[in-house]
Order: sequence, then structure tokens, then C-alpha cells
Amino acid sequence: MHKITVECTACNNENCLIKKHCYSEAVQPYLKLKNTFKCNKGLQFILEGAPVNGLYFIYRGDVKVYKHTANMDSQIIRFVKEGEIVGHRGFGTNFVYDISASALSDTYLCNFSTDVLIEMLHKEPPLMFDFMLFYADQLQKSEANAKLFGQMSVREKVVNGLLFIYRKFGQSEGYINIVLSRKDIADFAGISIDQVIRVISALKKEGLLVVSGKKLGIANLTRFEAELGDTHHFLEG
DNA sequence: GCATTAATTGGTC
DNA sequence: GACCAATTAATGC
Repeated sequence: MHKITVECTACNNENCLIKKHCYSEAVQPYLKLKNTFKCNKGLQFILEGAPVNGLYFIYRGDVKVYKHTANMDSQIIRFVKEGEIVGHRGFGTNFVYDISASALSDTYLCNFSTDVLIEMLHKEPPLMFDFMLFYADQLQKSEANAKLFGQMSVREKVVNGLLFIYRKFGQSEGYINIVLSRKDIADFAGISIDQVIRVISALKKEGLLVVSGKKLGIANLTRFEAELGDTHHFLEG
């Protein structure tokens, strides 16, 4: 985890809440207290149950956020990409994180400690307001997603999960712009690895999905979406 | 190139 | 649909 320096003004993650407010005079002193460091692929940088150490903003790379379940396996809560926030649920009243987070690719993280961020929010009300909107939005989405997942078939869970990943990360040259292990897809969809593999190979045979090793591509979006039938339960991200 | 891990397939309950 | 075993592919060192 090597520390590096990245100026917010030089960053092009326009969706980052800090970036959005980084030209304001009031936040200047706090931007200097930001810690940016590299996190290699596979490294876990937030451990469920560990003391809260502020918030992380992703400068480059992709991250999975997950919880450990009773059995010893894990449930992926969400995927996080450039400009987005990790660890926000520990912010404020919690003393320990209630989630774990690992880098899916080589990732650069910007960290603000809880104290610094709190002070910054007080000094910059527009930033505070954006944070409030972010939290409200997150809450609404997680409620909507929880309702839907329960009543889906295994096939629908996979289709829905892949569609979500497709929408979030996009697709270029025929393949989705993120490479996930089968296990990660399984943990996200809440099903076993075996099931994921079987659905994926079925979709491949049916010509709905293009598969090349770990890379997956949606062949025909219209047909793929039609798999969800009239329910149209896609996840929000 | 070898060793470890992940992916896949087939079978059983 | 869950669980297990066996084979093959991919990856790290």
C-alpha cells in the first residue's frame, strides 16, 4: 500500500463528491489531509468489524463490498467504481465497519478520516447537502434491491446480476468492462458457484452471452433483457 | 515448469 | 437445488 499524491483538481472523476466541491475556498485545508494510496488487486482494505477509519473514494479501479454470512461464505452487497464511495455506512455513529471491501483490480483509494470529513462537511454546506442526497439514494436503492432478489429464479438472478454489472461498468469490444470471478458473480447473485456456471453456459449455448475465459459479453441486449420476462426487475445501482 | 487455485462437468441424493 | 468428486483450465511463483 504505497502512498501517493493526487490533487483533486487534477482528477477527472467528475462524479466524485469531493471533486465536485474541490474548488471551494473552504475545503482547501482539508484536501491536504487526504491520503491516497495504491491497493493491489485482491487486497482487502476494509475488514468487517474493524474500527472505522473514515471514508474511501475510489480514484482508479474497482472494488467489491461484501458481508460475511453465517456459513463462511460472503454476500456481495455492491460493486464500486471510480469516483464512488466505500465505507460510508461506518461514517458517523458506527465505531466499526459492518462490511468488508476488497480491490477487484489494482485500485487507487483516497481516504479522509472521519474527523476531517466531519469538519469539512460543516465548513462546506453544499458538500453536506450532496452527501445527504447520496445517503438517501443509497437507502432507497438497497431497499428496492432486497425486495426483488428473494422472488427470482436462479436464472433470473444471474441474468439480473449480469445486467446490473453491464449497466454499471459498460461494455466495449463485445465484453463487459470488468472481469469478475464466477465466485464473485455467485456471491453477488446470492447463489452457488455451480449454479452460476450452469446458467452462464446455458446462456452461452443459447447465444445470449459471449464467453471467453472470465470475460463475459452480452450478445444482444434486447434479447437478454427479455429473459426477465414481464417482471422487469432490474437492480438499481 | 511446477504448484496452487479456479472453472467446469457429471453424478447422487 | 445442494453437495461432492473428478477433470481441466488458469494463474502465481
